[in-house]
Formats: sequence, structure tokens, C-alpha cells
Amino acid sequence: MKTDKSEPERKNLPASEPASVETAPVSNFIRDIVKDDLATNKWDGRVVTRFPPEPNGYLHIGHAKSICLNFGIAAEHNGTTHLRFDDTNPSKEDVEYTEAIKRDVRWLGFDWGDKLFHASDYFGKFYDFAVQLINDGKAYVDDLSADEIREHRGTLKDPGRESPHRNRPIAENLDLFHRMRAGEFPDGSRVLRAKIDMSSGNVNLRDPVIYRIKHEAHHMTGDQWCIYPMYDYAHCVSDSIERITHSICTLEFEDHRPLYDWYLDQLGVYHPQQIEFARLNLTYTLMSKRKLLALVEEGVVSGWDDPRMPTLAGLRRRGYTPESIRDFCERIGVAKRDSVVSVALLEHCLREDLNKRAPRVMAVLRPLRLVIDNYPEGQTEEFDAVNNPEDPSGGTRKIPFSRVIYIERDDFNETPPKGFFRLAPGKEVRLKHAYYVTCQNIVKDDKTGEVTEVHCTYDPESRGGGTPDGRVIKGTLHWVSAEHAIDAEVRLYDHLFAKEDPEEGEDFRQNLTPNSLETLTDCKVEPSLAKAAAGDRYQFLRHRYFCVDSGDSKPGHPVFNRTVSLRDTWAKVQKSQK
RNA sequence: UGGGGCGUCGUCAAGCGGUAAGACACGGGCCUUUGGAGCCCGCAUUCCCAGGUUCGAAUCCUGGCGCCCCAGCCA
Repeated sequence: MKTDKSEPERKNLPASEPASVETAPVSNFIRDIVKDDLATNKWDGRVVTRFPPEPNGYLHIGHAKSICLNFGIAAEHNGTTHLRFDDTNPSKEDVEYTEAIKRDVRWLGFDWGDKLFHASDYFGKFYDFAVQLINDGKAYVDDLSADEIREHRGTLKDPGRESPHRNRPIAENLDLFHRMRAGEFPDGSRVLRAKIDMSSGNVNLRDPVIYRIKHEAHHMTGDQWCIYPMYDYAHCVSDSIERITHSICTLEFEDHRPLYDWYLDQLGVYHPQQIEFARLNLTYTLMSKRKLLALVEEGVVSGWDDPRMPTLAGLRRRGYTPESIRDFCERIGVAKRDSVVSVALLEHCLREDLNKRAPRVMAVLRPLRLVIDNYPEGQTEEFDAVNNPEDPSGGTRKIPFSRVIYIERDDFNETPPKGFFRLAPGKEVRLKHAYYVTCQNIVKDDKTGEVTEVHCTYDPESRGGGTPDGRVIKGTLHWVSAEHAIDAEVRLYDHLFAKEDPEEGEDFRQNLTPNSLETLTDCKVEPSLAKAAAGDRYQFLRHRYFCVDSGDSKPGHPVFNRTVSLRDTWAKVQKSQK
């Protein structure tokens, strides 16, 4: 993969505060449970959590919430957090994903130390425990087909029926299970099931499958196994083996908790507490891994790290900072009620962080030539420009100025609407860091009528941006000297989905924003950007925040991704005038 | 009465029997060499509804109503 070094990224950004002191932790019910447990010494003073992704896709912002929660709670109490790959289904999983997941967790700012595990590390133990269940008469081999098992399971309202194989002698179960493992039976021909209660109101307890046969190679264990354990069984036993204290998962697993508890109780082993919280939903954001995969596979986006994706890899490439994501995860809180957080909050967290850290720079996205008629031809001078008014230690840089410059097309209007205080015929504006200029006349294209050039005069007295007479100039424009400008490509991203709820309607694809990527190839940026490196973040003055693309940017041809816009009061005013 | 969970501002969310935090969004003002940032002010007499207990209820009890999840050999 292209870029992924949090190292170089860190280098040219001011050091960030460590996660622990960013903000005082907000109270939530899980923190309360942990605090209580510590007070009653339930776990001998230990706090051990785990983040258990399945390596079948990339991590997204929803996972970030879980990561921050698990690592955060442990860190607050001097505990540890395990990174454990829940890799019990070889048909869906891949090493590409495990590497991406590790990279993303690290980038977010968390460290699992030597606590890196895989459920597949425990395949041997899982097998032995299963044998124990059989020996205790708590599990049996079922010969029913998948369809038959479903049929026997009953419905939500009607109880299920017991399998005819349910009361097989222990010895026979043992023999069959050994032979399942030995590879004697084809996929789907038999399963190992827990013997619980076919009439339970909780469907999960109607003799759930423990092991299924899959003659498939596993990315960690190769072809050592042809039977693989199911999630419910593998997860609780893994937690037990690792002596997890608080096993935090999302709400949909609430119904599984009785099963989690059942396995551990029957096995008579160490028993962590499962706690469920509401997963993160964001407006305009698709959070389903399966559907995100579809976008990648169908080429709707350029990959898992496309800057429009809600994946951590995508957000990183877009220019998000790990600090802003952590701050966001802290601010949204943790509770049990289903909710949809406004994406505006995420963007706010980003802007707040970038405002403090991103150097200001001048870039003209849609250039319009401006000629200063009374400025000597061939003359060049330099101005000192503050890199970041929010950061006194940010220093200054030199910006070259000359007779012909580029300004933003939007910053000139031949027939200015009310309240427009940028450039217009006869009007005077300030060129940031430079001089005041007054528009004297314009040049238009004969055919299209489009303004192709603006002619101005400058006031030599206004050097630096002020005049002795102290006259008030409301409009300040950014600009780039034509002969010194660097050509750049700029990619403007919009929300991938036009609907607040991307899942609305029959097919989420119908809710895609028609043009969520607009590429501008004729941009002019100030020469200091020649040294911009992949991942560097800037504020293009008066525009928004941009990040040097880590995939396609090259030394002679920088490519910038729009990270997030600046607040735009003028746009708001215009909107309200309509 | 299939089982499980949840209902506090537009959106998140504190609150744990003592009289509704905070954030985002929104509206108004100040300030400004970014229409940025910053600063100030405003924004739930009321907590899904109805009863009850109590000197006192968002918090406890009872009964409704609404929303979410579950019938993979996925996780």
C-alpha cells in the first residue's frame, strides 16, 4: 500500500497532545461498570479489554468508536487491550486485511504491545473444549442438512423441534467429531451442536452450531483444519483464554450473551463480562462492511482508501488527523440507544484540529488573470507571510509578487450582488499580505463573453496590507504570482451519498451523489508548495483544508485532496437571500 | 405476553429521589489583513404518554404507546 507512515506525517505537524489528556473522559455506563468492578475488586484490580475485528474488510469510523472505547478504558485504569483477529471463517478472510487493520489501529494512536492474538491461535483448545462438551453430554454431532436444521429451528414465535440425532450416545458423538476433524466428511454434511433448548424464546439457544466442516485453507493455519468453530463459541472461549475482564461489543450481540455465558459456565472456565453498546451511525455515511466492499469491487470508488470512504484508510488519505477522530469518538459518548450522529460533528472536530495545526498557504483553484497596470513590468518583490496565525511558533515564509497574478474566478463579479465585498469594476480590495488594488477595466472573450482578464491599479502606499490613511478595506483576496506559480491538481470531494440515510430505499447505490469527485487540473499554487510531501495538510487560505494525496501526488505535479471546507458565511448569506 | 433492548433540545448526550450539564447544529451581536478563527448572548418550566408512591420524580412503581435487534453451517 501506498503511504502509511504515521512517522513522516507526524514530522511536519506540530506534536499532538497524548490521547489521555485531550479531554476529561465523559462518564458513560461502561466506564461506570468498570469503576464499580474496580471498587469491588471483582477482577483483582485488572482491566483487560479487547478489540476483535474479523479480517474481512477495512476498519471504518464505526470501528474507531470501539477501538477508542476499548483502548481508552483500559488505558484509564492502567490495563491492557488485546488486538485479536476473529478469524474463524477462512472463506471471507485475508491477510491483506489483517495488515491494513494493524496499520489503521496504530495510526489511530493505539498500541497493543505484545498482545496480538488470533482466534485461530486457539483452534487446538477450541477442539479440546468441544470434546469436553461432548463428554459432558452437552454437545452432539448432527447429520441434518443446513436446510433441515433451519426447519427444525422453528420461528420467532414457534418453538423448534429436536433433531433425531440429538440423543446420540456420547461415544458415537466422539467418534463422529474425530472423523469430522479427520476430514472424512464433506462440507455441510455434519455439524457439532450444543445441546441447550429447542423451545427457548431466544433462538440463539436452540442448539446452536459449534463447528462446521469447511475443507478450506486458512490464512493462518493453512490446511491444518477442515472444521472451523462458530463465532459464539470461539469468541467467549477466546475471551476466557486471554482472561479478558470486560468484553465490549455492539447491541446486536445482546441476544447472544446468554449463549456466551452458557458455554463458559458449562466449560467451567474463567468468565468475562460481555457488555453491549450502540454502534456508531453517521449521517450521509454507509457503515456496512459488506456494502463498502461492494463499492470497492464494483469500482464505484478507487479502493478501500478512496478519500470518500468512511474507512480509516480513506479518512487518512482525505486528510483527517487521528487526533480529530479520537476527539470525535470521545464527544459522541457511549450509550445503548440507537442513534445517528451528524457528520457535521466529525467535520467540526477535524476543523478544530486543523485550524490549530495546518499551515496557511495561497492556492487559486479556478484562476483568473489579474494585471496590475501601474506595477513595473519585470519587477518582482517578496512579502513575508505568517504560516499560521493560530500558531505563533509557526514562523513565516516568503511569497513572490509580480505584475501578473491569478485570483479566484469567484472573487470577481462584474455585477456584484448586495453584500459582495470582493473585486468588482471600480472596487478596491486587499491582496493578502501584499497591496490594495482597484479594478479599472476587464477583458472579455468575444465569443463567450467570459471575463478573461481583470486590469487593476495598485496603491504603493498599501504595501503589507495597510495604508497610512487607515481606510477600511473589507475584501481580502488570496492570489498567486503568475510567473512563480506551480501547477497543481486538486480533487474536490463531496459526501459519497446524497441521502442522510444512504440505506434509504431499495438499493443504496441509488443514493450515491452523482459527482462526488470533481477534479480541477488548472490550479495555481504558491511556490512554497513545491516541497509538499504526501500526507501534508494545509489550509488553502479562504478555501478549505487540503491534504497532499498519498497515492497520486508527484514532486513536479502535486495533487491535493479537499479534506474539509472552511465555514462559509458568504455562501450562507447568499442562500438566505434566495 | 416468542425473546432481548431502548425512549431527556433539530442531532448526540449527562443525569443514579433534591428541583434539566455539555457538545454539534441553529439565531443574533462583537472582532478580524482568511466572509476563516476567536469572543459574547440566546436556544428543553420539562424528560414518550397516563396514573401512582413521595414534602419532593427525568430518576421509584403500575399500565399503555413507539422504535430497534434476533429464525447463517456469517461475525
